[in-house]
Amino acid sequence: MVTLAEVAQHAGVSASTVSYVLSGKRSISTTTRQRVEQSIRELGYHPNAGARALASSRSNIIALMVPLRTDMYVPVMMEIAIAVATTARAHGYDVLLLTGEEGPDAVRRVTRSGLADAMILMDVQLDDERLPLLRGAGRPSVLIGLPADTTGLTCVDLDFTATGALCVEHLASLGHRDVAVIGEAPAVYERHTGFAERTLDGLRARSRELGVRLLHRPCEGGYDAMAVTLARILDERPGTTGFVVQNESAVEPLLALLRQQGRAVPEDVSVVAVCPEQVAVQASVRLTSVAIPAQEMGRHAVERLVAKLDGRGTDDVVLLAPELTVRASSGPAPAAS
Amino acid sequence: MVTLAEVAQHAGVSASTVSYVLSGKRSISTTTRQRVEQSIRELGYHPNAGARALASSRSNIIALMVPLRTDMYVPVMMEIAIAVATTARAHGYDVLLLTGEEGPDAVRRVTRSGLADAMILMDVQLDDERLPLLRGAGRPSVLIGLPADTTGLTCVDLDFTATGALCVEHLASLGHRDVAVIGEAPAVYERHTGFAERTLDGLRARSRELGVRLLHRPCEGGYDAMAVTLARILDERPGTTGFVVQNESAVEPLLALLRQQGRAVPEDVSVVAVCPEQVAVQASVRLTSVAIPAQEMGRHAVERLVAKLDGRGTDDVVLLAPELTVRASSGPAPAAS
DNA sequence: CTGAAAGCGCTAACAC
DNA sequence: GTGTTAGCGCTTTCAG
Repeated sequence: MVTLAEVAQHAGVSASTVSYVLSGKRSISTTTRQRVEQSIRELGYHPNAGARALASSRSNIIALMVPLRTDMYVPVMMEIAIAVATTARAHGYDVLLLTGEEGPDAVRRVTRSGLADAMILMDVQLDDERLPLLRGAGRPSVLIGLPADTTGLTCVDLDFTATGALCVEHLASLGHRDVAVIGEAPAVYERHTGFAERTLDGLRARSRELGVRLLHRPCEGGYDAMAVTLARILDERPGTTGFVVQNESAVEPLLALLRQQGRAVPEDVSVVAVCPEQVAVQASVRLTSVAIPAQEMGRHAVERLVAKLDGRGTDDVVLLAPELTVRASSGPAPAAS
Repeated sequence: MVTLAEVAQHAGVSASTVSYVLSGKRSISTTTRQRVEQSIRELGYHPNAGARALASSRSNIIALMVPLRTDMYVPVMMEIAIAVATTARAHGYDVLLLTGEEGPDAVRRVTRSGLADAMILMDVQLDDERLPLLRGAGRPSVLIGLPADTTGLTCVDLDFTATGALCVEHLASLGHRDVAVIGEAPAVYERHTGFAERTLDGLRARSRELGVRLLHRPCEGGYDAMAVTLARILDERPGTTGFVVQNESAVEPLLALLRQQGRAVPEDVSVVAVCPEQVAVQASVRLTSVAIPAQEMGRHAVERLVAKLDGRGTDDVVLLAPELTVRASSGPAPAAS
């Protein structure tokens, strides 16, 4: 194993000089720097992570806690995770992958042991048991998601309330007056993950303002569940011409069922989805949708964290503005029959 | 921050005693152990990761390198990653998440810096540029996937050759004589990721033995691509009654198109998929399938790695035996017309 | 069964 | 602009 001391010797300088060349924390003459860099390259030197962490009390590691449970849409989580890892590397940090399994203990373990300098939490519950620990951890953290009480916390999330509003606005502007919301699985609401409720809030408030009748039904994914849900909706509100879907695994079943019933999209009914771009584009009907900006969320989270670690940055909530892209699944409401 | 020294003082013993209580590397009297454990709990002590790594030259971290690219089926990767993280924790290891972005450099960086004790690589190419580095790294590693040359490497993967064979066997036993294979996107074959080719090898060899006519067509995901591919297949081999699909994003489009053309599944045509259980179960027709055992692969990989780190364990290739589950998408071939 | 003490490789004062 | 050196908190001989 190549050590800093060996590099120093090879370059004919002292250990501290090598250290400072690496950190740039004091000015080094060009010639010295080049000799040192040359030695580093020749010897294939990489600073020892443990020693560095011990001496500087900074591990240059960011912990990312992902939910163990996979009833959230997995590709989104993965996309966020990859964006986090990539952005972190760009700032000189590595990423430690923690699953929700350990629960709050993981927070304690990681912060107390100095394994990570900071953490990012995904899938935050409204009343998350990890939050008190974070506030008292003495280490920066960023939540992806929005808990009920955000005091002392930094959060990044899509503005789901605005997202809901945007969806009805779009449908209303096309003349739809009866809109049904295909929600997440009941379990998601029971967990109080927040985002589902917030979308609903946005949908409801805007519907009221615009005079749209709104019907909300949670829905497990899959064909069978969707069939039941759709039947109930059309039974209760036969005049429904607009659908808002916030459950990726219900999207394709819904489209198939509508087709099967002879309801053309978008001629007879319009569908707006809240989902990742990829899902919207690959669906059997290209979907008008509000994208879930997974990459952006991951990137944002890391950047705020790095800012905090550098002593800049503040505690606050960043809600990314939703963007609705019109595709082939939405159109003017059919003339009332 | 609570240190080992503080624990020692609190318990009225020496630092080394505390250390040995923690590691169990020498016998401690029950009373001493209990006093120490009590102090640890009272003070909320967690050993400093950096110091421990420095002193023991073991970080207790396993690096997991996931592909940056996401044209592989993402949920499978995520499932593997989570299984890796969970299993690793059960053995006292944490997981460092590396993306393919850095490429071979990441291998060098992580091993040379002692950041991780070992690595797991996903999405291995047949001729992967990271392999030479791994062989000379002096640190254990496990590949999930199978490169061309496995000497000096440990690999875990599904036995895709056997998987291919199993699929034709099933269809042949039901009387199907003309089978079409909907393959992965052309890019996957061009990258030589191995698994796609191996499935094909298995399919071909077994088809020959069983007198099944096989037609293979790569296919991008999505409805449009699938429509084109299906048309070509049926044009070329109108008598096709069996389909093997190895591209999750082609599954649903295929089913929809067959339905649309009035070909009933499984009465007119049978479909066998190579895909995660979840996809098979949630499809519009419950699919007869060979599952991709993501969890098992992740768990296996970690366990082999831990064995190596403990000085047990050898270099070898573990191919998990495929299991075909019969569901609603396959049935007897229709009588020849 | 327990203690004392020498590092592990690096950072960051403190000197010059 | 560079060198010297005292730790960082832990593991692990070496003693007893």
